[in-house]
Amino acid sequence: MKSKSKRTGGFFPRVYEAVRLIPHGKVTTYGAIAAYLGSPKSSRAVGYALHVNPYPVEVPCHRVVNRHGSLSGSFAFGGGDAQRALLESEGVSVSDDYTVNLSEYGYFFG
DNA sequence: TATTTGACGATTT
DNA sequence: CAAATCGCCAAAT
Repeated sequence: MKSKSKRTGGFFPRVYEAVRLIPHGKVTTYGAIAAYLGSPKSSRAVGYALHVNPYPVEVPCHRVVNRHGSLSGSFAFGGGDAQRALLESEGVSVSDDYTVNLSEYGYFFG
């Protein structure tokens, strides 16, 4: 044990883990994940983590949207259209503008 | 070690 | 309301 006060755990794995905690039919925001990890300002890093998302099957990035509940436009699974289909498939109503109602489907880890 | 990039957030113009 | 700008963070090169 190297009792080093430095968390070498890694930021990305935590993001993937948090995203996996999102239940079906719900969505969360980058900022919520960042805050859950302990850094509410690392929302960019969270988005970057999902951008490089090496395991799209284990990390349902389609359940992660920006603070307005709107889709990011990009998607590691196929495209924005695919995301809307996936969310609706889980019971999430997506607007024509690729936006979801966070007041209805927003999940904030608690 | 420094530079670049990026699926964000909030504020200002 | 839309576009532009600043600020913040982490990883890759």
